[in-house]
Amino acid sequence: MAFELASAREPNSSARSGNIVSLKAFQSEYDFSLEAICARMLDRHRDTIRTQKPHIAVTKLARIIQSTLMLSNRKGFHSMSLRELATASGLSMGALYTYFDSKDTLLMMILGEVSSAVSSALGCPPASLADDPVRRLRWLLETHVYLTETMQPWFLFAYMEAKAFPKEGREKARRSELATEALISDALADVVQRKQASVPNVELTAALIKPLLQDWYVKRGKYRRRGVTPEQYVEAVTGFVEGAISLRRGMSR
Amino acid sequence: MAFELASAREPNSSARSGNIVSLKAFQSEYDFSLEAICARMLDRHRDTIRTQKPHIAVTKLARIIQSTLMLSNRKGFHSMSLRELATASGLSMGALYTYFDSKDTLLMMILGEVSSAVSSALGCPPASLADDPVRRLRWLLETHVYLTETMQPWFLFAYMEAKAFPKEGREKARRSELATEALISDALADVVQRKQASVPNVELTAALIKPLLQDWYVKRGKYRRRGVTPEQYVEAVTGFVEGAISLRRGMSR
DNA sequence: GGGAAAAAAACGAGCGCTCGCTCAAAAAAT
DNA sequence: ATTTTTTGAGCGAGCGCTCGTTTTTTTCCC
Repeated sequence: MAFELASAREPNSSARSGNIVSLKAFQSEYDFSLEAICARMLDRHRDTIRTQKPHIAVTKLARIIQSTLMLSNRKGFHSMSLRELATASGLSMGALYTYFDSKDTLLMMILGEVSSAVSSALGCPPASLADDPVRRLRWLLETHVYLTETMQPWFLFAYMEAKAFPKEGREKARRSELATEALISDALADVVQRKQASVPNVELTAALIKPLLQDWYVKRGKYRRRGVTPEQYVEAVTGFVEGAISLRRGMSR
Repeated sequence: MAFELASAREPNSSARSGNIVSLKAFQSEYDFSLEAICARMLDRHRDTIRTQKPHIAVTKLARIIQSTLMLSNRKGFHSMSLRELATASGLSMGALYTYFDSKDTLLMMILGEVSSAVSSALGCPPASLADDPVRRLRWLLETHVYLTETMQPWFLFAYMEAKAFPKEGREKARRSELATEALISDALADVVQRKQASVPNVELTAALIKPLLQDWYVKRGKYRRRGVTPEQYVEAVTGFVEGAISLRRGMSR
C-alpha cells in the first residue's frame, strides 16, 4: 500500500516517453479510482455539497456515484428513480440531496469528471512524440483504450445519456468528442505529410477510428465474455488502423 | 408514378447479382418506406390494433411511429410521455391506445420491424456471391449502410433503447446483432481460407467492423453535417476494412 | 339521392400511482 | 450543549392508462 502510493507519486515515465504498453502502466500514471475522482468532484462542488467533513463526503459520494452508474447503465438514467438510488446507495432520499440539488446536477457532475479525465489523459501527448506521428497515433489509441477501461462505467454513462443532457452538457460532450477526433486527424495529417503512410481521406478516416475506440466501453460486456483483454484490443485496433492507412507493419515500431 | 410502381414490381436484379452500387438501387429492390413498414406492422398486429379499416390504420400508424421515432431519438423513449406523443402525432390519448395496448408494446412493435428488415435485407446474400467472399463482404457492408440509411431513425431507436427492452426484446436484439457479426466473420473466414487476404484474428476483426457500420446511423447527423453521402461512406468503410485485412486494392474489383 | 340508424373512430377528463424534491424532527457527532 | 448529519412522510406535478361520451363515417331503406 505504502509502496503503491510512493510509486504513484513518483511515476515511471512510460506515458511521458510514449510507451504505455499495458493497462497497469497507465493506471500507475493516473489515479482514476472511484475515490480519487470523487475527491476531485467534492473540490469542484464544495458550494452545492452541504456535507462538511471531506472524508464522509467522499465516502458517501462514492457510494452514490457507483450506484448511479450501475443503475443508469442497466436501464437508463431517466428510468432510475431517486428512491432506487437511495436504496442502492444505502442513503435516504434527503441525504442524497445534501450531495446534489437536482437529478440533473448529479448527471452533470458525472459528465464533468468524464470530460476532465479526457483532458488530463489525452490533452497533452508526450513531447517526445511531437515529431513521430505514427507513435503519437499509437499512443492516442492505447491511452484512449486504457482510460476508458479504467473508467468504463463513466464513459458508457456519458455516451448513453449524452442526448439527455441539458443543452450546456450536450455541447460540452460534443466539443469533447470533436477534440478527440481532432487529435486523431492531426496525427493522421502529420503521418501523411511525412509520407509515412497514405490516407485517402484524413477527416473521414479519423471519424472511422472513433467508433473503434468507443466500442471498447460501449460493448465492454461482449469483449469480456470473449476474453479479450484491453491489451489485446489495443493490439487489434492498432493493427486494424495501421493496415487501413497503408502503413507498413513494423515501420518505426 | 405508374412507371415507378412498375419498376418496383419488376426490380432490376442488381442486388441479386451482388452489385448494388448506390442507395437508389437498394431502395428500388426493397420497400422500406414508412408506409410500407407500417402496412407490414398492421398485418403482424391485427389482433392488438383495434382499428378496422386498413388504410386508416396505416395512415395513423405512420404518424404515431414517425412521432415516436422523432421524440425518442431526441430525448429517449422513456422520457417521451404519451401526452407528448398524442400532440405530436395529432391524435388523442385514447386514439393511441387503439393501436397498441401499452407503451412497451409500442416499443416492441418498432423493434420487430427493425429486426425483420435486417433479416430480409441481409439474411440471404445473392447466391452468385457464394464463392466470392471478398465481394460478399463488400455486399454486406454496402447493404448494411444502405439499409440503415433508409431506416436510420428505426435503427438509432433500436440501438439506443435496446437496454430498456423487456427481456424478450433485449435477447432478440442481441441475437440479431450476433447474426450480423456472424455473416461478417463467415465472409472473413472464407477470405482467409481462400488465401485472398490475411486476417490475424477473424472474430476480433469482425467485431471491429460492426461499430464502423453502426456509426453510420448512430452519428448520422455528424456525417450529414460534413456532407458525407452514403455512397462515400460505403467507399470509406470498404477501403478501411480491405486495407486492414491486407487485401490488395483492386483485387477482384 | 337523402336522411335516419348503426358502426367505427376519436376524444380527453380523470384514475391510481410514482416521480423529483422538501423540511421538521430525530439521531449522531463534537 | 451545540452543531452536523440523517431521516422518511408528505407535496404537487405528471405519469401510463381507461372509459363514458362525442364526432365522423358507413350502411341501407325509401
